[in-house]
Amino acid sequence: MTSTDLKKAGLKATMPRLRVFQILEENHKRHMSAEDVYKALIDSGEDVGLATVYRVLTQFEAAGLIARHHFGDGHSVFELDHGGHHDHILCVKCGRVDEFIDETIEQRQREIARNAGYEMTDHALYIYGICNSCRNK
Amino acid sequence: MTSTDLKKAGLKATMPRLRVFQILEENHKRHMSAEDVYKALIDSGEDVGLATVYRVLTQFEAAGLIARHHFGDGHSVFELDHGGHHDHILCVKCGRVDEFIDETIEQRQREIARNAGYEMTDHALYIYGICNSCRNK
DNA sequence: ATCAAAATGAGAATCTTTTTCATCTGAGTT
DNA sequence: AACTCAGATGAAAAAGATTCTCATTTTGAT
Ligand SMILES: [Mn+2]
Ligand SMILES: [Mn+2]
Ligand SMILES: [Zn+2]
Ligand SMILES: [Zn+2]
Repeated sequence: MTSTDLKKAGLKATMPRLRVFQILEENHKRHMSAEDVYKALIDSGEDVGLATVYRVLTQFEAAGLIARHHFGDGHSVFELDHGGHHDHILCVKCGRVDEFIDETIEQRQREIARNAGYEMTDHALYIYGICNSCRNK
Repeated sequence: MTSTDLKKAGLKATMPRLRVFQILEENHKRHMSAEDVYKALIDSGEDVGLATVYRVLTQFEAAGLIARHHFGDGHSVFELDHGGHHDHILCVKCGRVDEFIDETIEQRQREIARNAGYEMTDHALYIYGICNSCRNK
């Protein structure tokens, strides 16, 4: 992420924007909440406001730089849009998150949308379960 | 829904519980938020607290009487568990909601969970798009 | 009718996210 | 390098959904 990339997205290259993007790149966690990003920023000695983190994440999402997900625990999580679309499988015990993409499902979804008269814009699929390690203890 | 049904679920047969269930049965909207249910109750002349509506809906969910969904606009919606599991397709313009069930997808999900080492407990699939009538105007 | 346990209503509290607003900064212009 | 100002920021307040607290009421069994 460079100043030029931000300008391309119509955003000024400001310190908070560069740093938020860096934090996501550093991959502390693959999926980070706004609070996670904020804390990482503070820990790194940066002086940003939480409101700015929310604003910047929303702008990055609008610009297609990151994806937002709702894992079901009441807050949004974000991840760099590396590798494009995929879905998630979550452990309800330990919070572990795995990713997958299934072309059969992707295609059926398109068909279902078409049959229902919709022009599909997006979709979200979450599988919840108990992961291997949680099951064996 | 009778007092007996509630007792079977380990819940005392109270007025708020009976009335909340009735509201859902009356099918004002197929998918109602806690606030929706609360307003319907007030309109019907009942004197209940919003906190009680939230409590009762959560208890009904735990008892398997109703299902809770997260359509993505920041609040939970509930529906009677008639007909069992199904998924949803939503219009991002007008809020219209359609329902569907696809055995191919259901089966692929089970396989994905198994391959990832998870014992699946639940899943949620939301397709977002623009409905026919919103597209033609 | 009596009584303990469970449930309720009102309002406070919590949690996440957004808004407001005075101040500051990025990046063209002189 | 100084000048300008639209756009960006931080702090705090506000908003919106949901949960918690607690004094009071109701239920269901005796
Ligand atoms: Mn992911
Ligand atoms: Mn439904
Ligand atoms: Zn686990
Ligand atoms: Zn529509």
